Amino acid sequence: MTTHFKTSKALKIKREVGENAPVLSDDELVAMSVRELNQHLRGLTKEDVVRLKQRRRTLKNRGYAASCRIKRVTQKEELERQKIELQQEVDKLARENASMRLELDALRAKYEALQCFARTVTHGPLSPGKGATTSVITIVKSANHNNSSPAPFSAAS
Amino acid sequence: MTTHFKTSKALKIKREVGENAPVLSDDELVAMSVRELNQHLRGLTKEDVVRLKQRRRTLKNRGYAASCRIKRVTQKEELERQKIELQQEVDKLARENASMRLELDALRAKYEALQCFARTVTHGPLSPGKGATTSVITIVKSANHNNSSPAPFSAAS
DNA sequence: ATGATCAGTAAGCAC
DNA sequence: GTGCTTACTGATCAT
Repeated sequence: MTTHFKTSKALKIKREVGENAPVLSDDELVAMSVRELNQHLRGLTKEDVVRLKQRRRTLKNRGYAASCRIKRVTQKEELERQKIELQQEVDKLARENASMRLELDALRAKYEALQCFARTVTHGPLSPGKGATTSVITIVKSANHNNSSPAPFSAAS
Repeated sequence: MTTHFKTSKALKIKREVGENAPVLSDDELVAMSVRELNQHLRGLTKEDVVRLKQRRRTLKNRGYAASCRIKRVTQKEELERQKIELQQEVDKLARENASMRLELDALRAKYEALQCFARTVTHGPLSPGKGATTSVITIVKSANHNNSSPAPFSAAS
C-alpha cells in the first residue's frame, strides 16, 4: 500500500528541460565525489552549478535523515534488549537468593539442634549447678576421618 | 485556550473589513473550536475557506509532530531510567547473594566441626588411631547465647 | 475530523 | 563540505 516509486519527489523540481539531457540520476549524483562532480560541472551556468550542488546536498540530507531514523530505532531496540536482559538477571539472582535463604535457615536449625544435643551430651549427665554460666571443654581427637555411616547426627526439621 | 473569559457582548468588535480579514493569529486559529471557526468562516470565499481550514490543519499537524517528538524523548528517558533501576537492583541482589554465600559457608564449616565433635563424644573418648594426628577443639559456652554473633565454637585443624 | 507517525526538506550545529 | 539532528510539512493510517 506504500506509494513508493523510483522517482521520489513529485513536489520537487520542475523540468523545463526542453532539450537538456538530465543524464545525472539521483543515485549517481549523491555517490559522486567532489572531483567527479566538478567534471560534470564544466560548461554549466553559474546558476546551474548552484542548482546542481543544492540538489546534491538535498539528496545527501535525505540519506542523513534516513540514517538518523535507523540509528534512533536501533538504539531504542538496544535499550529494550538490555532492559530484558537485566530483568532476567534480577529474576535469576532473586531465585538464587530465595534458595540460599532457605538453605541457610535449614542449616541454622540443624546447627542449633546439634548444638543442643552436644550440650546435653557433654554436661548433661554432670551436675548442672545452677545456670551453666561458663564452661570450657577441650577435646583431643584424632584425624581419623573414615566415617562410613553418613550422618551420625540428624535433626528433624 | 487562555482567552476564554465570558463572551462579553459589549466588547464585540465588528470586522466588516471588506475582503481583507487576515487578522487571525496561529495560536487563535489552532485553539479554535469548529463552531468558533465557522463563525469566522462566514462571508469568505470558498477558496479562502479551504485555505483557512488547510492552515488550521497544518498548525494542528505542527502540534502533533511536537507531541510525537516529546513522547519519543520521554519514552527513551523512561527506558533509561528503568534500566538504571534494574541495574541497581541487580547490584543489591548480588551483594545480598555474596553476603549470604559467605554466611552459608561459615555456618557449614561450623556445623561440620560441631558434627565431628559430637561424633567423638558419642562414640566415646576412644579412637586410638594409628597415625594419631591430633587436633584440638575448644568450646566455650556461656549462658547468654545469641547465635551467630560470637563464634561459640571454633575448630583448629 | 482528529491524532499519530513516516519520509523528505531546510536550517543549524559541529567538525 | 560533510554528517547529524531538529522542526516543520504533507501523506497516510487509525479512530
